[in-house]
Amino acid sequence: MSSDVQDDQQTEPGTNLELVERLGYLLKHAQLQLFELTTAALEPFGLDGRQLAVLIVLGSGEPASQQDAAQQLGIDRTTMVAFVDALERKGLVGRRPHAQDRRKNVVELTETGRDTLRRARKASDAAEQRFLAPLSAPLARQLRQALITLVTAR
Amino acid sequence: MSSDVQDDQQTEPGTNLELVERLGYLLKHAQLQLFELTTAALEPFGLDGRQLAVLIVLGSGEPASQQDAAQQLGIDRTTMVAFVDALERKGLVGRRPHAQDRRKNVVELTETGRDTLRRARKASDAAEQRFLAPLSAPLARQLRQALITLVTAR
DNA sequence: GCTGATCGTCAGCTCTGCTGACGATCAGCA
DNA sequence: TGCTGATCGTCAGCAGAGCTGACGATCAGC
Repeated sequence: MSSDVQDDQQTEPGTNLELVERLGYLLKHAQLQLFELTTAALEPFGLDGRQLAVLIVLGSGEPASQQDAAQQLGIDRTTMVAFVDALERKGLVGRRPHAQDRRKNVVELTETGRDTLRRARKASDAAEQRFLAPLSAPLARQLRQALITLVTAR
Repeated sequence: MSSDVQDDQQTEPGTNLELVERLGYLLKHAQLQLFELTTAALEPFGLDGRQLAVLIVLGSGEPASQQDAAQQLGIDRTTMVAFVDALERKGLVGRRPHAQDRRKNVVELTETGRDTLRRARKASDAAEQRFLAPLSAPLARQLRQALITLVTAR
């Protein structure tokens, strides 16, 4: 995505009063803005936000199979294949067969992967901070908490 | 966090503590959940959330050209063509050439369009309420306000 | 040692939206 | 008036994300 958003045409947030209060519009455009900030912040690491999310899952807790990780991310196992392929190509993760169940691949972070994860997460956190900058610290905290409540409620 | 594994399909938003606190994940899954509720609520009208958004823009203020409306929605004029096509096919909007500038199409709601808009918006509002149900009314209001601040800040 | 289920993989599809090009039209300028 | 460049709507084609369905390899139960 080219971030050359200067002044002109599409992707202009437009200021329709009615539209701008709809949750769907708000969530979509909030996500879009955060996505741009995050993408820029992660660019030096050759990652995007989704790849970072995969790294986070793989780097937390014990080693997981591809399907385990996919489930945690809410994506499909066929999608996970491409993610692991990409991260493996970058030398950030490695596949090895599961000792007890050889149908499974255990995916683990490499040394480089662990280091990249640490630094990329830092950069991504900073991007979140910039995104939340228009809000006071307490309001930002409330926003995150409200979203957690909604997402984990179902 | 006590939801254990009782799923039967993929796309289960697993409960990775670290991941679940990231804004990107939260916004994505919040949007996803609202999208499902909204889609179900609008299904009786043969609309989806994006088409409703187009109707809202077209129904507010004076008649707009396709490009005007697209700009307000933050989408591209080539994308708008398909939206107007679909809505026109359903008899909800009509195109007519602009009187002063015949390069433009003025897109207006039909009588049916206005009626459908009113009822669909009501259904969509109800879906938003259901989505926000896990939050207290003041918290829900704060959430919406915080998102408005973020989205309109830039 | 069979049978059926599970995991990773791949091909192919859908959905959404964009880019690039085109004709029609407008505005400016001589 | 005629020419030139920009703008609007349209269409074809492309790209990214993710899914479905099928396949071989492997496992678990009988």
